[in-house]
Amino acid sequence: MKSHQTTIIDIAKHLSISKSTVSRALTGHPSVKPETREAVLAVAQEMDYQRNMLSISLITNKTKTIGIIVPEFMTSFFPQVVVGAQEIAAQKGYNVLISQCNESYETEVANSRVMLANRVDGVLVSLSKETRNFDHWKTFHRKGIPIVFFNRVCEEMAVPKVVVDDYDAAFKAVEHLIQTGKKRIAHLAGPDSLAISRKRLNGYEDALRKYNFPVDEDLIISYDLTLSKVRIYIRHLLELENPPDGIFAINDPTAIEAIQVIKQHGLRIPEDIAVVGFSNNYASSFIEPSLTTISQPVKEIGRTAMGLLLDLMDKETALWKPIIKTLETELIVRNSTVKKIS
Amino acid sequence: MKSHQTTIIDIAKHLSISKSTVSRALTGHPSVKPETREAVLAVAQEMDYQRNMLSISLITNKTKTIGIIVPEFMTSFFPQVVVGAQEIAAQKGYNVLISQCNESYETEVANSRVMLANRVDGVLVSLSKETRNFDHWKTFHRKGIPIVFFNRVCEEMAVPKVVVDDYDAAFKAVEHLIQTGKKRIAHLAGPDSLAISRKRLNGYEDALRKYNFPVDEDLIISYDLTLSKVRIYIRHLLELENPPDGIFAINDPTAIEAIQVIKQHGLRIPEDIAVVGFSNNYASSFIEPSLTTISQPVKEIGRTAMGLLLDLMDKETALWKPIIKTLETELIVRNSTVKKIS
DNA sequence: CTGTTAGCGCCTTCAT
DNA sequence: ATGAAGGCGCTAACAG
Repeated sequence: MKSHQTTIIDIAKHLSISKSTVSRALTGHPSVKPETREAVLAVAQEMDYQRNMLSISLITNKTKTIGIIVPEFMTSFFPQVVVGAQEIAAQKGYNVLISQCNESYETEVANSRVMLANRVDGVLVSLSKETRNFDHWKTFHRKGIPIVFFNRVCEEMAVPKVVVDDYDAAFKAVEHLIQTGKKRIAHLAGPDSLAISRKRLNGYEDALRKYNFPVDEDLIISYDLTLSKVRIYIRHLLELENPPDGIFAINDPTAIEAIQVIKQHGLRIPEDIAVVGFSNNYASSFIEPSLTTISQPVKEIGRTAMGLLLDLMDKETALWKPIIKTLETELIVRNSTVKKIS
Repeated sequence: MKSHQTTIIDIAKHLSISKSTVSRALTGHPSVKPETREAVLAVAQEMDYQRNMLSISLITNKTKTIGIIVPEFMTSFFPQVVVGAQEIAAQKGYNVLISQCNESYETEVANSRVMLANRVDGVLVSLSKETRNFDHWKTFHRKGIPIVFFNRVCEEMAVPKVVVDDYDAAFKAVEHLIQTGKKRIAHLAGPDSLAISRKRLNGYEDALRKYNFPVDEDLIISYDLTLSKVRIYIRHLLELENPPDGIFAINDPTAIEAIQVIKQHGLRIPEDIAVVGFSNNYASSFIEPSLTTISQPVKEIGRTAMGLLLDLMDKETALWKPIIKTLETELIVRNSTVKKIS
């Protein structure tokens, strides 16, 4: 199969004029006789001509393409971020090369190489849960390709980042549980590799401390976000001699799983045990009971990150500032902590 | 900002040998002295060299990139299809250029031009709800760029497609409602522009006919998939003189909205009115009551579509066969039609 | 085994 | 206002 895309040469031949003139006409160069221009444009349209961005990119050393690397596409979070990012990119005439790495470090590295080989003008990155080595991203920095992290950021790189205040949000979530009268609050934490896990854990601990509650290691379970394991952990927690009466989960899918398991155990939510999630996923308002959670401005994260990235690209490498934008979160109180009279 | 990506010339200079030798070493050509190759490879690694795919694409007239155009990223359906498609593409060394058009025809056309300009080797397409003109896709066909439709296919183009048997699935769904004793079954249909809407509607009608139920136009509401409108339609249906006791919704988000509204009206599900959706979205098993729906093999749709596309690309244009792959669906019975004793 | 040359499609000087 | 020539980074064909 050979694709016969129309080229400038085809148009030039068709009109018996030089390629340069065609090129000028197509790019809107002023020094082209109006009738020539119109003739060229007409033929171009007729022949379905599309500029070959490859050759242009080769010349300009710019592809007008931004790479976006995210860890997964299972939950609605990352697709929504991408939508926001794409929106801003499109406004500025940029395309987007998306890849999700299934939470695999190997794949993340491989995908980053693909981005490099395809000469993206910049990258938007959220790390996989396995990523502990950042050399592949440092390479971008070294090559002068701007990089902006969001959500799952790399703390040891001084580049722009878009985050929410995970510490504060977790603090609010746990404080809310305390204020509803819960005394023993467990935390299903994320993997230690992710900064967001650590920050949310800190928020959890500090909220307990503020109210003079002990930080009980038995009630803190770090896990690798493999949802199927939630069942085991919840069961374990419920069978403790002194089981928790509240759970703060690292994210909504975890919380939703937890709710399922708790219900199967015949316990009442929130009376026996209350649950709070993080991120306000699509499903969270529908489950029974509806999930109290922290909402993040998902699309806005995408928009902000892309905005920062495009700003960066206008500037000299030396002027890149590692700005950190922190977006607002909000505690959404639903039935999994406070039963509405409804 | 200038990105200083290493080139073959840099390596050649560094080693004082010719570019062609470097190129050969890098591409694994056999006729290179092993020590030369190793030297090249070592320097390449050291200098973070990545082959510039742009120039290679320019020469080979292949970009090793597949475009994927989907109508939206709000529901989990399309992101999941993309995951499946990407999986197969990656296996064969292809990248993926994704764009979602927010259900806008204009954006779909614009995005298709971007794909053309970026010389994708093929495209995977699911149409926006507004698309009624297919010229932009016919252009691909004419230029010899293979195209495979999935889910929301273009019926008037003879190209490969991946679908489920929407007619049969809708039939099963409605038959199920009938078998649970429902007598007046309404259908919240999709826009007429989409073939899937029409097929599901046909399945609905034929199921009614099979059981000698009248097809009542008052109970069929076609809408444009704007979720916020569901409230109005459901309210309208419930206030009919002779309201329905069952609803078959075009998709799960619609069904979930419907359930919310019905509950707010104080009606019992499924006793007063039963609801069936379509697609088995992530949220559907969590809502209260859980949603009876048709499950589609989402990732498999993506895998199959990408598989077909890659097959196409190995063949001469003349040999392209408009294969239509129909994947299996399954009726998932949950509490919105049959209350479990639980 | 290695070096030289031409050219992919386009844009950008330079020349006319 | 137009044409001709050079080059972006790389590979392939053609010499040595």
